[in-house]
Amino acid sequence: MESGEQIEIARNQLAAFLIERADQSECHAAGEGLSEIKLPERGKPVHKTHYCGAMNASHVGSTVKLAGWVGKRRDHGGLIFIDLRDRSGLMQLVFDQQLGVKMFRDAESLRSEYVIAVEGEVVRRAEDNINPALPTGDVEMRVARMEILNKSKTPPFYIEDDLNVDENLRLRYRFLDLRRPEMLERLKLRHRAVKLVRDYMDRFDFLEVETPMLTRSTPEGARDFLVPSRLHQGSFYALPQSPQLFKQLLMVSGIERYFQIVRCFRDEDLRADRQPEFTQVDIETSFFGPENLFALLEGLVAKLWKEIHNIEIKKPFLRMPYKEAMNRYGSDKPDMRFGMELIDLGDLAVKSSFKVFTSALDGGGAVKGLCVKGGKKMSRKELDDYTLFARRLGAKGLAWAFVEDSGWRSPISKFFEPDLLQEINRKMKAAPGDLVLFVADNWETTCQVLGHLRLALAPEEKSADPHFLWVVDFPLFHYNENEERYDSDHHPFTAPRLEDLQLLEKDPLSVRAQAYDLVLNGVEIGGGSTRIHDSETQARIFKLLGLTDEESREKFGFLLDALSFGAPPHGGIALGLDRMIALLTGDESIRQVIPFPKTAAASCLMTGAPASVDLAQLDELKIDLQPLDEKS
RNA sequence: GGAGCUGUGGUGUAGUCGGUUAACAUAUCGGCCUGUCAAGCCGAAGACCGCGGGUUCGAGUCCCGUCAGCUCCGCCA
Repeated sequence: MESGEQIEIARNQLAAFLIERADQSECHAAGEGLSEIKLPERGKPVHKTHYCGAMNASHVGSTVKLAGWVGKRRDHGGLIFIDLRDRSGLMQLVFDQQLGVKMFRDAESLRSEYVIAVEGEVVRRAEDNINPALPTGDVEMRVARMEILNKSKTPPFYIEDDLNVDENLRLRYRFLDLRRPEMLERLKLRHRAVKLVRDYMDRFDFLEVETPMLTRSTPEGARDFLVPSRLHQGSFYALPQSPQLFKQLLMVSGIERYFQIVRCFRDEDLRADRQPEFTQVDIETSFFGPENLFALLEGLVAKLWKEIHNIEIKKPFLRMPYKEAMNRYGSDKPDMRFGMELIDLGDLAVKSSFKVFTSALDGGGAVKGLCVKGGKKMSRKELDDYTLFARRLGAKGLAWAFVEDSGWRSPISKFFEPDLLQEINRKMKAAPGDLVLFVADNWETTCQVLGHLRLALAPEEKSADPHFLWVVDFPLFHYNENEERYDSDHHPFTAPRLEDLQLLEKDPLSVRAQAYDLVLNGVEIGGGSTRIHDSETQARIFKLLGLTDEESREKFGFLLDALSFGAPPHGGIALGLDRMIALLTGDESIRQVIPFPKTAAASCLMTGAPASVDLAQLDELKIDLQPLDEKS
């Protein structure tokens, strides 16, 4: 492919292109703008001596080689302009008939996304030809030589930013989608963030240790992805939902400070912020304590936001108990960028004659309200839609009232004495022109439904600053109605708060866990806990979760074993890297920051995964397929 | 498992109350063109309207089913 002539040119210019590694700082920023081409010792440039995006006035007069993809082409007949694109950016090439007839004919044949290498002089553009929109807009290359390294079919969509194309197509041709500069920027930003995490953790003596991808399935939690074993027919590995047990075992091993940037797998339905495989920044510590862990994490995310967005984050972060978060925001991951808190109306609603309210309260439930400022412009249709929305979320209904000077315009106003009505208005800080919404149900449903309504009706202008907080004091268990047993709220290795330990068997639901979530702008970006580090407490928890001694020994024997050999007090956290990156890039979906994501139906449109396999493969594993469900 | 939205030349869209040649932009192909950078001008080709069925004299349009993508609920320790 490469002509001898080109090799010659490369040799002649070699000296100028070798990079000096010696003075490179520890932090080479591949995610930053690219300047000079760096090569290993004895390296020779192939096809290019410079990056397109790095060309500027300082190169004027020198002859350089560039290589990349043909972007926009502007053919004026005797003069052709080509935007040449590589990882670093764009550079305008000028093909002039007078600089060679053959080459010019080749240039006329160039089409979008052809791969070319060019050589020529960098010249300053005439004053009125400068393109201020382009970093390289002061200069252009007068092409003296060109080689077409590869042709390209016409791409199925434009390789440009801000494109509006079916996600189907983007995912099927993800390799082209990633050619778009904005997607490249996402990959670069992710690289920088990951590197920053590694450097930061290293500075605090954390050791990055790898844990198995082929491990054993454990009960509880998400569905496992299973991997059949050939050597042990009928047995299966599971891909890790997280390295939870391994990192605890590493604490028993005496690692003391562990972290890992690690892929995790959960076979559950997808969302904009959930993929079947995703990446965690996994952290575990011994002899460290939650306070140090909070400080460590706050320092880490503050550094991320500082380095990437130059935003100073105030520390320490706000801490809020789970109960309070639910009561005030109707969510265990409250978005604190705006107020609009839920107001508890139990004390006032009880004085009304509205059965829906009073019977909810009689039944031990709650009545809460939400004030929508300026909500009077809402149409009846919209109110019906929100009522439907509330019903879908589990509420029996949605009560509403337009606040007016004379009282409420509402189907339920007749159940409230004028004084009571004013009291409610006062408590909700509702003024004429506002809309107030009420939900009456059990405590959890009431909070959750209003929490969703709060987000749906959130004001346009939210605070621009990132709002971090720790949500703490989660319950240790919740009751699983379907299975009629208690389930761990976090995971079964979470330590109860010591003062709640005596309630463990008496009143499990009131036991608080030493667990915490890190929340940013309404998104849970991490969660962790102090772990149980003695085998007796661990065994008590397993029993409460309905595991028999035999079961827990079979499934978790190695953990109980490890905890009985001098396990240090330990705890940790896992951060959702994809979510964090998506927040840094401002993307709604983590698909944008995952190079090769799955669709909502968990398939890969590019590779066609998942796919059927050869019968021979199944035979080897001694796996028979049952008749498939109808739809397949 | 459930709900909602979307699906029309390669791409992005329009298509009225069901009415017969499915429109526009852009990309593509051909021609012209020496300073463009969303280049311009002229011309050509390109769709059986996601798929299947139904209603109707007649369906891109209405109905049912289905597939795909997206969003949400359930689920996700």
